[in-house]
Amino acid sequence: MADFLKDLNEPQRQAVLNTEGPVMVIAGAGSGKTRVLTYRIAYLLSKGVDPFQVLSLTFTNKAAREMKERIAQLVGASRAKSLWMGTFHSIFARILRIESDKLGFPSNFTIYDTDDSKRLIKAIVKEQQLDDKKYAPGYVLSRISNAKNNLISALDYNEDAEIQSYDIQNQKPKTGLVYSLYQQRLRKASAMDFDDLLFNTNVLLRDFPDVLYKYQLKFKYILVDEYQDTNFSQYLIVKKLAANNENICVVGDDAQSIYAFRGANIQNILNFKKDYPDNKVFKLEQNYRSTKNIVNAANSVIINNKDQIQKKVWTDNDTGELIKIVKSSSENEEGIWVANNIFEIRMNKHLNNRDFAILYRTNAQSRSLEEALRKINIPYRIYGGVSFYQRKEIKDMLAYFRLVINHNDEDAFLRVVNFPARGIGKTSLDKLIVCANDNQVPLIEVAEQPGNFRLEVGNAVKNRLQEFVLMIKSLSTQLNQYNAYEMGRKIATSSGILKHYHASESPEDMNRKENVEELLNGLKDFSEMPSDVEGENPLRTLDVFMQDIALMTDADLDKEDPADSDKVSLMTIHSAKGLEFPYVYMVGVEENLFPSQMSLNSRADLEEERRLFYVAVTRAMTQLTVTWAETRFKFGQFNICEPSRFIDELAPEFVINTATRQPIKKQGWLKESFADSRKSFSADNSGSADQQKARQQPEADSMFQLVKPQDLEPGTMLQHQRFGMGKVEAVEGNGENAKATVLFNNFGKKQLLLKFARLKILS
DNA sequence: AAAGCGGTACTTTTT
DNA sequence: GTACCGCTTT
Repeated sequence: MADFLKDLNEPQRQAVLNTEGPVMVIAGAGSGKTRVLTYRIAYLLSKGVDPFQVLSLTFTNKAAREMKERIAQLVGASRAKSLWMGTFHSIFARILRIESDKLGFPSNFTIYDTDDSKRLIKAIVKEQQLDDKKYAPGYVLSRISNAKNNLISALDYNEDAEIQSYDIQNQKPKTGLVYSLYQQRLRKASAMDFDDLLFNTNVLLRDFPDVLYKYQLKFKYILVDEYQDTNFSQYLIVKKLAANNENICVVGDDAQSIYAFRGANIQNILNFKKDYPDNKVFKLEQNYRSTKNIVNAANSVIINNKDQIQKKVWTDNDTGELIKIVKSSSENEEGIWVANNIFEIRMNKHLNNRDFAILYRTNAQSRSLEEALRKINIPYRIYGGVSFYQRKEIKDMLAYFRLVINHNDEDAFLRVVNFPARGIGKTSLDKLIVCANDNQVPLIEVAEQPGNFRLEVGNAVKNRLQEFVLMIKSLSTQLNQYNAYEMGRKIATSSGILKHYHASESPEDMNRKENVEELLNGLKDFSEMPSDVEGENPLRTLDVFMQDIALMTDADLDKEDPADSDKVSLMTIHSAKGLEFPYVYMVGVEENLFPSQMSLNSRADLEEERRLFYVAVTRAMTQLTVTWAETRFKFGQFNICEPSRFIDELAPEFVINTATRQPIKKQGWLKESFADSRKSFSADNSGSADQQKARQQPEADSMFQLVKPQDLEPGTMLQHQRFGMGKVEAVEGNGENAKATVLFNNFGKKQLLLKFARLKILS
């Protein structure tokens, strides 16, 4: 133990050893913050503190996992495992599941991600017949989210005169109504959104003193990382839990607060001294990460912010190279320059791809960079962006999982009741929704017993609804008998999703099928992993898997094969927080992009952008390159750009300006290869099976014709223009509405309206 | 009922 | 440039 204390400088050592009472650590960028946190926890454990008495809150799951690993190296895996370490959201989701009955939720409540929340809001706005432009889901959700993060309930929201007049001024007077309805629907669906996890934890700790007391006793030591990014709701949870013994240690850097847009409050750092008069404050100011030039350049920018805690970040490292500022004529050229520069430096200095990172303000900027990297065969990996878990096919699978686990999950129900298509159309669903609302019962109940609720849809639709519910319920009964993987496979099969994608040959669907398989693989890994919670059922079931899936991001899925992990990293600056790379390229550093156009209205917003810039600069260890382009496609439209004001704020003595050469020869080469790739693309396409089929169609056309319902009976073999061979399963309706259910060999079950479908009867 | 087409609106950042 | 919506076609 004493050994590793040698690795620490004086303030670091103080921050580790002062385990009793309130401690705040102000940790400048690259000052060894993670080291302090891990050593502090290891030190606590070595003093005999039980790991399950330590609560350690981090900002991302990945950070938690990495820290756990490092602690495991110091104190052994088994003890590290029992630590309560994770994000606010995942830790308190876990506690809410334990205490859910007190709040009237089932313990398997569903967690809605942003996507789910927006869908729900959209549905409510539509039902209320509000203008969906005024009440854009994103806007309404951010209002609701803001309220929740400040512990303003729907009731409070509607009664607060100030809020009401704000919404009226903005011509959105019904925002409060949508908030109320949204909460009702979440409750009805046994679901919580991200903010509810924190809001409801506050309710739990406020209304159930015995519960509060229990956790106050349990968590003898509390640590909070990235304290500058906590919002009021999180702040209050921590304050309450720590109130009994005040062994609380918060670590943060006000200069790196970049999440005010989602409610983070720097004041939490500034107020710490008031909340805990006995506090000790340690400042970590020595940067071990970056060169002098990088540290000083970062400092020269951040001094332009008014709101900050005084500190002087310095380093003993080499002076290093100057910050390079590079001007390009367009975003494409910027991409090409960056790719080429990475290639050159990597070759000259014998480095790995993983030593390089490209950081940008918005996810949309990644494309030109990807293209350029691909062109010269530099492997890269994009972090963030459209997450695996947000892809349609994955969300569909997860919706099935959710519905099987929680029958009340209406969003999941609506999402999959007719996917894959089973002949339950929009009209029928609209009736179902109205009917369920009138009777105040969950959708699934009406679907199960349409007769009892006098649902006015055709008998065929009723049967299909019942069949669907039967499938879901029979899957539910098996939940505890099989592991997550077996269950996932069963669901993928029974639902028809596997078949649906299997039948299709379109490249998108092939890709989707692969993603579904990928998800099943993930389930397999999960099922085979031993449980990390003591005393839990050794069978790793699907509902356990689902418990924090909504809280996962791609970064958490990061189980890439280390053998081919030598890749350049591409990510937003936000997701680069906490990381470091020898060579960093900050691209698209232009006015209106960085700082973002949306931030220009207020000083506070602009200061946040500046902190973001500071974060980007301080990711670099050896060299930082800042690039901007004179023109950029925004919206698919040409835009003339100017360099960002932040470039001017970099003190000139740390900076060198260059421009990209006009690579005329390269442009010619580029165009050529672009044409080439197009040619090969279309050549590929014309050879595809689809196209060949299409070409054959005109001649075959005359053989297909409209048929009368009486020409068909169950068992009739027929051929359809697009779907090929199939067998009639049922014929129903007559005249205009006559339709047939046909099971096609390659396309699965389809409903054909005989008024339209051109068929050839074979038998 | 379902697929495919064309017009429209959207882009800040994330647990 | 794309994701989504509504309209049209089968």
